This record gives sequence, C-alpha cells and structure tokens, in this order.
Amino acid sequence: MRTEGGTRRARRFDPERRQRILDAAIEVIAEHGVAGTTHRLIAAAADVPLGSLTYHFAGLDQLLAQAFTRLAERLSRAYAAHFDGVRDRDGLVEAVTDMVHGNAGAAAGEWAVSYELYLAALRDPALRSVTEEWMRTSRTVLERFVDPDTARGLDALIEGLLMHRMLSTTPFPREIIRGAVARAVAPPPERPA
Amino acid sequence: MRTEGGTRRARRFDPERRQRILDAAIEVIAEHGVAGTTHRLIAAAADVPLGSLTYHFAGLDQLLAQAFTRLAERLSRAYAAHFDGVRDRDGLVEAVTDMVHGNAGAAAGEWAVSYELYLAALRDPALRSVTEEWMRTSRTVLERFVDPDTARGLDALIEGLLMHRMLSTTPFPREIIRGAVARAVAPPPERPA
DNA sequence: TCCGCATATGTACGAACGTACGTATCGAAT
DNA sequence: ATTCGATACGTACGTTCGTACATATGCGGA
Repeated sequence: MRTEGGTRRARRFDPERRQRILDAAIEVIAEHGVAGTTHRLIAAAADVPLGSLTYHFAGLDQLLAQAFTRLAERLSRAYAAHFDGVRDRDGLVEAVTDMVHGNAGAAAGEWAVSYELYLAALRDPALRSVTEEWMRTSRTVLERFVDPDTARGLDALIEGLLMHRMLSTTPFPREIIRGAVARAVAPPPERPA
Repeated sequence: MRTEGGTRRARRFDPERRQRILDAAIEVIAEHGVAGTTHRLIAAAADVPLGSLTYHFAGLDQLLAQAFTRLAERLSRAYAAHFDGVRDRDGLVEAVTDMVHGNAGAAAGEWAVSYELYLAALRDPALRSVTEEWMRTSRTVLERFVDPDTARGLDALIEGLLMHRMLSTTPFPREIIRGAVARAVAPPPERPA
C-alpha cells in the first residue's frame, strides 16, 4: 500500500519526465530569468524531487542548454506555421505585422525567453549552435517569399521590432509596424552615383 | 606611517569612488553578465573593500540600476556624436551602416551590456525608465534626418541588426546591412488598394 | 596638541545555491 | 515467491552570496 499520507514515493516509470522537466525549466526562465533559475525552482515547477534533476541531467548548464534547444524547436515550428497561409508579399507584410503586433504566434513570454537564450549564447559558445539554428530556420522561412539578402534584413527588423515592443510601455501603433515591414520587403531604392 | 606591508588602510578621501564603482560594475556585467555580477567581483574590479559597496549603495539592485543609468547616458552621448557630421539621408545610411558593421561608436562589449540592461528591464520595472530614456534619445537623434515613424522603424532595425551581428558567427556583409538600412529610410512603397 | 565624530573598512552570519551520494523502490528473471 | 539490479529519491555538505555591524581611521575644532 502506498504511503499516501507519509512521505511521497511512487511515480517510478514516468517516461516523459525528462521533457516535463525541460518544459518546467522554460517556464521558470520565463518568470525568473536565467539568473534566477535554480534546480529547486525547476523541480517545484515540474513537481519532481530535487534529486531527479541531478539524475536526469549532468548539471544545470546542460539542463538549460537542452531546455533552450527544445524552446528553439518549438519556436521554429510556430514561426513556420505562422507563415503557412501566406501566398504573396502583401500577405507576408500582414503576417509579419501580426506577429510583431502580438495578435499571433507565440505568447509574449516565449519571446522573452528567447532573449534570455540570446544573451546566454552571447557568453556561452555551447549555446551558439542553438541560436544559429534558430536564426537559420527563421530566415529560411522568410526566403520562401523574398530573396536571401532581404530575408536577412527583414529577420533583423522583426527581432528589433519585437524587442522594442516588449520594452516599450507606450503602445506600438500597428501602422508604424506595417510601414517599416513594407519598406523592408520592397525593392531597394535607387542608389545615387 | 602607512602599514604598507600589513592590512591596507588609507585612501580615505576618494570623492570619485562612487563613479569608479559604477564603472567597475559595468565592466563586471560586460564580462560575467548580470547573473554573474556580485558585490565581491565589483569590489575587486574597482579596487575597493567589500564594505565600501554596502556603504555607498543601499543594495546590489540599486547599484546596478545606477550603473545602467550611467551606461545609458554614455551610450546616448556616443550615439549622438556618431551622427554629428551627418548632413543628408545618404550620410545617414552610411553612418548607420558603419555603426552596425562595427567600424564606429561603442565597442562590441558595450552593446552586449545594453542587452543585459534590456533583459533586466524586462523583469524589473524600476529599470524601465532607463531603457525608455535611452530609446527616446536614440530616436530623437534619428529624427534629425527622418520623420518620427521612420525613425522608430529604423531604430528597431538597428537594434535587430546589431543583435544579429553579435550572435552570428559568420560575417555580416556590409552591403546587406547597407541595403536594409537604405530601404528603411526610403519613402514607403505604394500600397495596393 | 588633543579630542570627537563623520566616514570608511574588515569580518562574520544566515540563507540559498549546485551537487554528490547512500538508500529506497519496483519490474524482471528465476 | 524470492531475489537482483537498474532506476529514482531524500538529504546533507561545502561553497558563495548579500548584507549587517562593530571597529578603525583621520580631519576640523578646541
């Protein structure tokens, strides 16, 4: 008989535990930042014992790296899915505007976590491959509609717009976003001699 | 006689100590990130005793907030100075391209610290006023050359380009940067009905 | 010259962290 | 039914952190 009232045991075979821990880690990062993320907080969020983390992962660094990898994959899928119905450049402008303006795709919290990833990758070369892959994916999606150079610029613009929108306390008018996006995908202007 | 060989005392009147501590804090953030920034590291970098930090600042949070404020002021001055000689839109494109491409303005490390500030501000409302002021300043500089809406988009583009360049391991061709910037400041394209 | 007090410093403490490891558990093999 | 080994768990240890505070220092007034 399980000791229901005493110290909890049980829940032995829990094959999805690893992934649940990784998801919990992302939640904790979203709420407390990488700086405030600890084994104990993750364990509490995933509802697993503390020792389970050291059992499944060699250390906190490796746990975070795998959590970020999982996040990048999820973001990539959501990113690609967001542009699924787009057919032409006008549709692209609208879709990008939607994404930046917030009426689509991942929640604001998920973007915040991706910035945690960026900053962590800036200091930890082991995370570079994750950001590199995520950027390659997003650019590849955009390249379905525009040439590679334009995609690169548009990708950077999206990044910057998202960041500004997150940091800004005043609203970011949709028309301004649309205007900036439209110019980014328009043919380049004439260059004076 | 000073106890040169024993435990160091002296250096009582040191009126610039506060600012030196703040500068040291920025250095430590640049090297270790906000997460890895501690009283002890800052004290070592500034060459002051540990107790000096708790004497001059009420807590680590307030110290970091003041350090970030100082950084933002420095960045604002550098930003404005970078566009001092710009006369027309072509010059603007060139100046922005220079800044993003790295041949100008603040060192790469300083930009990294500004991203630490952004992320910290995302979680700490007390830092919002710092980022708000810094963004207002940079946009105001750009508004000397383009209309406010365009300035807003250009500002976001610069942010995104800088971030991508910092994270990218492969080089960011100057021509791509210039192309993206040129489109951002060009008149908006016709919009189909 | 001597003293008082604002200023500055060294150290100690409680809390929280990452991690290691001895022990408990349960399915499978016999 | 019993045992065995892989799997999972609870706890304790050493370290490092932020912060408080008693003590030392040196300049202005007497």
